[in-house]
Amino acid sequence: MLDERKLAVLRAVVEDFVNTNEPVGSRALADRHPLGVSPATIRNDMVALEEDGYIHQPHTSAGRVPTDKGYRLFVDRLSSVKPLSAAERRAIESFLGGAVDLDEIVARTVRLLSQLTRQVAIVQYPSLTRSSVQHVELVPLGGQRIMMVVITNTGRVEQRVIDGLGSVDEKVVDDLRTMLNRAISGKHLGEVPDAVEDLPAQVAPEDRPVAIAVLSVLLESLVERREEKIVLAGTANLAAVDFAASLRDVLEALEENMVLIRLLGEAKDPSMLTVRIGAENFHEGLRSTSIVSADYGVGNQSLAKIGVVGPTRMDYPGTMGAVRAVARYVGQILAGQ
Amino acid sequence: MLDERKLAVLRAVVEDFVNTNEPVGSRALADRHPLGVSPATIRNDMVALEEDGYIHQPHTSAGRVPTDKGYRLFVDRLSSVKPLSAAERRAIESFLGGAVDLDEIVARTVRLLSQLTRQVAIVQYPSLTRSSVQHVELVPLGGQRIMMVVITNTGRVEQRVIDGLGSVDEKVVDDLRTMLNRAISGKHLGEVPDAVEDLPAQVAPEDRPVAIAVLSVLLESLVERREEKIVLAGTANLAAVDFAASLRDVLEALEENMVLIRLLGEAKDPSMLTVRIGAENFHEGLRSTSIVSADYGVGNQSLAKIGVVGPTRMDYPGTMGAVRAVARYVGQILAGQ
DNA sequence: TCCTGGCACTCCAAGGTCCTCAGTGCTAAT
DNA sequence: ATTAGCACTGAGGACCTTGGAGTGCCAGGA
Repeated sequence: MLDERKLAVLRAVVEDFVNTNEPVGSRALADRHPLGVSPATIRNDMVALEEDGYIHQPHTSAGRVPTDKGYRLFVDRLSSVKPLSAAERRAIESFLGGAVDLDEIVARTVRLLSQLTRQVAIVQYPSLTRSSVQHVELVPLGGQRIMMVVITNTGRVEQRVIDGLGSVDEKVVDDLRTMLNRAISGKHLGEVPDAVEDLPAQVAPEDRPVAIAVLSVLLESLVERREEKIVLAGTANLAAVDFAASLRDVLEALEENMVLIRLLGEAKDPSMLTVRIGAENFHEGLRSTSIVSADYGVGNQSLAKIGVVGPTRMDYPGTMGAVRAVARYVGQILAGQ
Repeated sequence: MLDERKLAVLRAVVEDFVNTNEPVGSRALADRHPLGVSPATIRNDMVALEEDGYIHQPHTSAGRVPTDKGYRLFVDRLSSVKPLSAAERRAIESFLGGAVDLDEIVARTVRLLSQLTRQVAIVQYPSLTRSSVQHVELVPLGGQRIMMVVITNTGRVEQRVIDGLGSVDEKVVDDLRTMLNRAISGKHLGEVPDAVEDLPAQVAPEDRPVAIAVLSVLLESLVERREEKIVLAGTANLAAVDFAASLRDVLEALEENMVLIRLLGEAKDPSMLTVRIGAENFHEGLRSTSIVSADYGVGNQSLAKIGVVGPTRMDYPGTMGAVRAVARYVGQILAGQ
């Protein structure tokens, strides 16, 4: 069905269209690519490619444009990830190296990725799963509230306010803090639920409601919200593109964190690059965009994802190279911390 | 120079132009506003207004459009802040009420403000100045690094990694932590520098470099970075507007946190609404936008600012009402925490 | 002195027509 | 199977026309 030359034609169509953003015709193709055949032959191949749905003609007398299916084939079989230049790698290293804390690592990573790809970059905060509890702090906020701060050994800080208690004695909070830290500091997050199970029993009965409230918020904060935080950069790059869907829809989709989280989460193959093209994205507003994402983490353990959102008409090899490289460097930096 | 009627004409021009986004002519004005004079008279007034630079004619046979100077006069003398409806106030209250921690208060505030105004909202994290230190935590990160976490009584958490030490004994860190907390917990941030001044002297000479490194990072984190954090929402609303400057420039400006911070910081009159119109903004990309900002805080003390960015052609009374109301509510919520 | 109706004038924007040209599909020849 | 040649198609740019909104100005009236 698709012989070698037809694939070469498809590849050429994709590459030229990505470069020029204009439908590409048979003559231009024959000129710019060493296909070794005449435009007429290319036309025949194009007809075949169009019948199979890989390319599409906006109107009769126009050139061809790749379809989502065409990009998909291109990504899967016709291209390879393009490694970064040495200069780019050095730039990454020095740019990420200067970060002082987790917030700054994430902030720099997302800006870096958006600049490398000239597109919108997304970085998810490292998940908590692998970390262990370094310290739990309970702070009476006056009145009837307590603030809880959990610090993990990966440098992540979770804070929550516990409310709806009766008035709480400061002494009780102190005891609870001591008890909690004895029970869970050093423990992996996964072990926390077991480790705190019998704590309420050790508390004086009248203080038990407080203890239970604190514990439930603790568990909730560790389990439920671990992947909520996401950072964006480079939305200005969208302005240069003209989308089939309106720019507004794309921006709206990007503002919904839950959408982004699901998007990144959908990566099929852990620890590999994932590319979702156009209509493969479930979200309406992102039907005319592609997303390239990757896991990052320390060692073999994936902590979270990073990704790039751009028009389906994007430089896939280059973008994939940048995403992969940045993911690796962030992993290294996190490991070094 | 500018009699009562001319001002009324200017007000009408601004209001109509904001509504329709089209240059407004003398007839339309006479029809829609009870000015009690004929279009010809209005025309004469318009000529005067144009000579004084308050309105401007895109081309000979078009209506008039307010200039930045015209908007300025409108805001200063011709309009009053429009209070929110009861329904809107209830919505604010219930929306902000559900927040569990500082991050969420800020996140909800910014989303709320962008929805109320249908524009881009900016919220700055509460400044640290007024808070006091609740607790300082030092966490050995293995190797030669220490993580420091400062928790304030307003629920803000600052974390920094201290690096470039020799290898550090865990015992030393423990001692330092105890000492630090004894010295500064409960102290206002402003008092911290004094309170830690003589700490190094109390440490064994061989540990002094570590102590000094920790203290310098502590002071730096409290002083220098206090106003860096900013959150945005509603950028999708920009897509609906057509700017004189390109949308890209606006988005780029909005991504530079330092620009936004300076922008909010420029508010003249503390604890009041500030409006900066068009070219009054120093930043190139924001020459065709206006910014409405306000302080928020607890009691009389301002903690930080919130604001809205939109086209100069914006509904000033409504936007100002929303910004003011949200600022007040956030203050209340923070006071309640 | 200020306001108003009338009028000639200006110029944008929308619609229509024409033309160019890139690119096609098809056919016949190699 | 490939290629040259050719007639055909349709988008988009250049050009023109026209309608209409809006103006500035003037002369007459309160």
